[in-house]
Amino acid sequence: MPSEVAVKESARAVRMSGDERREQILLAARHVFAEGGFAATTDEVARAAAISQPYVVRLFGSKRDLFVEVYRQAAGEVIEVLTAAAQEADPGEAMGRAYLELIEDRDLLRLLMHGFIASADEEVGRVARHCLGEAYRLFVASTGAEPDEARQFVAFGMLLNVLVAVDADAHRGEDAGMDALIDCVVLATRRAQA
Amino acid sequence: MPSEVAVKESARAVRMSGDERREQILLAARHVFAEGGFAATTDEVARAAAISQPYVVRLFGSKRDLFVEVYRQAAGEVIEVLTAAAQEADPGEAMGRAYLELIEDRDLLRLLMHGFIASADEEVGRVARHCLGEAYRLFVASTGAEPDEARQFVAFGMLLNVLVAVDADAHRGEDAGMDALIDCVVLATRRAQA
DNA sequence: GTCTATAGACAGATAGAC
DNA sequence: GTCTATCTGTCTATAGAC
Repeated sequence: MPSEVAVKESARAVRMSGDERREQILLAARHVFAEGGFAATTDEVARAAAISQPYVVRLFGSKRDLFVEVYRQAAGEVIEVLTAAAQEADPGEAMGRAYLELIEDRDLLRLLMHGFIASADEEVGRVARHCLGEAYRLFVASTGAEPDEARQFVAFGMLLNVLVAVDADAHRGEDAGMDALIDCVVLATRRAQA
Repeated sequence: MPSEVAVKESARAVRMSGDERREQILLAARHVFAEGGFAATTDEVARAAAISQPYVVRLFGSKRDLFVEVYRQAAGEVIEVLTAAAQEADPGEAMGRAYLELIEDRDLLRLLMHGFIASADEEVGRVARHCLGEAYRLFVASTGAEPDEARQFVAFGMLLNVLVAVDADAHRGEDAGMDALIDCVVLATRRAQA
């Protein structure tokens, strides 16, 4: 027989401060939206955060507002990390390394991708374009590289995003061309890190 | 006062053969899905094709089946065009040119992007990965280029896709970094075409 | 070949209790 | 701070008529 506390906890979420709860929901929403894009539901977010669906809406106003806040935060982190890397001794190498570390957070990257295409929403589109633009601008400004080199840096990032989005690694062996592409990309990233 | 014919046409779609109608719906659906991804509705498709929503479902079985067919067709066209280009005298240049022509069809590109991320559906994911893999494989096979060069070809394609998806060109002047990136990309494509 | 009517499911948001 | 109950709108899919 479950203890009285356990019963209470399963029916009703543990009480938190508003700020704690907001942070927790933002984290849960990042994962949920990363998987399903804007089409994911506030109910999924609520379940991931172990609270009720109306409470999610209550705290953020609307699903759209929640999505925009999650997206802003994610894009902000990317820009922040790249900005920090751009101030290191070898900015080009540091930015490459930084992006590879970012990409390990599959949720972050998939979320970014959703924003690139969910530009249906004007605000999301603005943030997405700014994030892309900053990656390019930072590379040029910090390394003094030619435009073409910076362009290749960003392009490689987009390739990595797409490979993460289509879950390429988990489907090795299904398509010869894709396998070869992954091999080449893996080699290129190893070279960059060496 | 509208003629009797006009009244009839506004209430009831012009009769077509099944094949004609299927083609027309596929075209309409390509546009609708390119805009809204899988979240777009069968009702939007129906309005775009000027027929009733249940008829769309009737002809394709389900919205998911329609989406998959639209996506297969789009990916097939891309592979077909790239394959043809790969058989020309200067395959590297021809494939670049071919992709630039493809990209002028905004619907096609946005649809592809949606598939890259709508890989939630297993079949769509498979098609998306194959399309990417083929672009890489064809480039290597036809030009004999080093893997890295082919990788850069595909990466540049992904960058173009994303720029189309975020509607970068229509938002010039809003973000300095993005403006510089667009300029650089435009120059690079001009160089490739010269 | 195409429609109207509608069933059935679900999601986002609101109201109000505790 | 958090929930339950519920309204309202929307969407896919089916049934059956023409």
